[in-house]
Amino acid sequence: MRIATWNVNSLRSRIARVEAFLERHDVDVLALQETKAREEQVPMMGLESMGYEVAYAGTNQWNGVAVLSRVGLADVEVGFPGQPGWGDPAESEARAVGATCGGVRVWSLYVPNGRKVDDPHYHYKLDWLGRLREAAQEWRTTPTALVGDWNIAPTDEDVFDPKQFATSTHVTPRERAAFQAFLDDGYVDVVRPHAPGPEVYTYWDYYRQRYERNRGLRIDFVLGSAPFAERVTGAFIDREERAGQGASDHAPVVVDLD
DNA sequence: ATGGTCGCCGAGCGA
Repeated sequence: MRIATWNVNSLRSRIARVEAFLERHDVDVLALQETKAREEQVPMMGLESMGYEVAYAGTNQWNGVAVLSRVGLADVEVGFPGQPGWGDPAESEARAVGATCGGVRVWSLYVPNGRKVDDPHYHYKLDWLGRLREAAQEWRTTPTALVGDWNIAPTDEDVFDPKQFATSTHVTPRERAAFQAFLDDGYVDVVRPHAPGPEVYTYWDYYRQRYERNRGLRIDFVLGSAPFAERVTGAFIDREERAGQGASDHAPVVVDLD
């Protein structure tokens, strides 16, 4: 089974690229972030006719998450207990949708950006991650993948120019500690062994030709529980998907299970 | 330190 995650930065504007990506890599399950669409807009995009069921949460604003699956999709859950937006598919703060696909629990996550250090949104980000961690501790004994845009670069190796980010979000000790807490709980970054750094990124800003100069960040991750991680046979970042006109600012990340 | 580019909609705002 092949699972992927991708911050598409608008599903409607990217739908042709999404379809091409699903076919190119024969993807079974795709977690999407920043879909920027309302749930009622999803059926118009033709994903069902390609054989994918869709679990969706979000609005047409700046977030929105989805799980596409062609290997079955069950037990859909919007958000997690204790989180704003829990249970409401049209809630812009949902930021998480979980579904069981082919026996694996896949959570598509769009971790809050944080905006600026010490901004209320920064503290909300840390709180949100703390609540996710509590929920995720309950899922550790089952095949579970926490996938998506974490908006955290866990190490300096994951930042094209750490000096430039010295006063920015995504790299602060508190954010990195929040990420590390999932690893401490037994979740594993299953992609890094197959795509080691340095200078291996998943996101490049649109301006200043950041992609062409490979000045990016690694902020999109697949964290697997032990029962998930032990089934991983390979992984890669589809860096080429970021190239050319009409690309998202994030590249997809792909993981293979036995 | 600022500005650069996208996508939401049809002005700014968020990333």
